[in-house]
Amino acid sequence: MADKTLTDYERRRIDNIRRNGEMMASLMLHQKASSLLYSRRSPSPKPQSKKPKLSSSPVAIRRSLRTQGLPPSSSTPPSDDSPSSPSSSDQPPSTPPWKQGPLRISDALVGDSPLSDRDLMDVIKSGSVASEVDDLGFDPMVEMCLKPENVARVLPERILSVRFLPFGDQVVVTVGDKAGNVGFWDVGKGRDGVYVYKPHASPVSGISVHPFAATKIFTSSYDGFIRLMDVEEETFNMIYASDFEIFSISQVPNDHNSLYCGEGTGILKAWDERAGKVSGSWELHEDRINTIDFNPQNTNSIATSSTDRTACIWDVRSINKDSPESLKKVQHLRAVHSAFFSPSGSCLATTSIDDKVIILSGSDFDDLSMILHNNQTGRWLSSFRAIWGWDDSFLFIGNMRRAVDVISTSNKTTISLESEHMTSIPCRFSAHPCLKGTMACATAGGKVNIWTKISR
DNA sequence: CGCATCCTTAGGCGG
DNA sequence: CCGCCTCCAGGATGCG
Repeated sequence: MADKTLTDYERRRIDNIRRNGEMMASLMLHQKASSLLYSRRSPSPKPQSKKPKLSSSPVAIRRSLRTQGLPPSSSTPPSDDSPSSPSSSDQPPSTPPWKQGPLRISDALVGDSPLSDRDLMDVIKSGSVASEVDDLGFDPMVEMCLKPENVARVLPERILSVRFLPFGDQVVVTVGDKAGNVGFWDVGKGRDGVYVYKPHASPVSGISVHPFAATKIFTSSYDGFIRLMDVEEETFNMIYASDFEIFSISQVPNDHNSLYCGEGTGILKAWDERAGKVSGSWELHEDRINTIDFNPQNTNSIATSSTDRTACIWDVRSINKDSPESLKKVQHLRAVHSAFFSPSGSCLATTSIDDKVIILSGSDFDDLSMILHNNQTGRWLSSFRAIWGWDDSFLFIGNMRRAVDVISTSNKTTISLESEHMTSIPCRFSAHPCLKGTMACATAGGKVNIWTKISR
């Protein structure tokens, strides 16, 4: 009633200020326990005003919480958050999980998940980490289908990130949504296999699973934090805090201790987890970095895509700090939402809302080919990103007609996979790292569809 | 040029 | 079942 007298902007601004205040207060509480030094930008005078440029913002001193070696038992949350209280009123509950630094997995579990997530923990701990996929040819058009039991609403909000755990023997997918929720779906258990946690306050921009240890799952968020969900330690700890939104995350293949993220207006940061500090920082783009991808064949080579309309390939060993120069630059006409290396590492596929998918191939990525594709997702859908299948021959990308488009890289044709069970537009995709033919696509309504290989 | 403002869009949910 | 709400993406336009 009363807020009818306020404009949307005013309402949102008041809300932002209140949230920021609560955030500050709760972090101060934890400071004494964790010695986290933390400086957040003050609320902007106008909520719509752009995020501060690097130069105008105070530098925050950051400290890894995980390196403090906090035992799970010593990081007990405030005692007043008895799980029995339904807290159905709109009174703010005391210190919600996503405001806490160190955090136990069980404390981040969201109400409508199963009573215990013990089953999920056991599944993740017992899953056997993958072997390589075979190199036999595969035709998604004739070998993939969507079964009705492989569709579920996993999260309440728009999904931004989706990733399979790298198990060869069971299918578990993890997704992150706009509200900061991280969901797991143990697909074989049907809808009973859905678990939801809320470790973040803002959209979950990326999920990265350790390639040889599926019990370590990193999540990045617009809230400026990277968290590590460690199933062995049963913690969901904050390992990196930025003053800026984190838009992308990627782990260095074969390196347990190195993590890259894209934050703020075009900054690429390298995080050394063992040392608990930033080991590199480069201003690579003029706008947000939407994806970071390592070349599987040469892990010194990374590709970034940016809203500044370019995608670039860099050699991480030799980026000039003052004037970074890319090895390769793809110029689009609009924001670029992804740039991914093919499984062999010899091609790069970029996707832009200029309605083009560009493929670089050949020695030194000198050959460029282009496929026209409708990427006008608008405001309510996550932007489309063409991902590679299990070899260099095709790409998956969403289609606004509620279909999965399969782009053949050899003849540049597009064919649509459709299913009566896919009732909304698939936006974000993940190809299973070791099960050929198993592919997840996630939607703006929080649904996940798992396409699988037709069994014969 | 830097800004403010407006427009587009799909899907869940409530009445 | 229709109409309302979402609301920080990103571009276009138009202003000073």
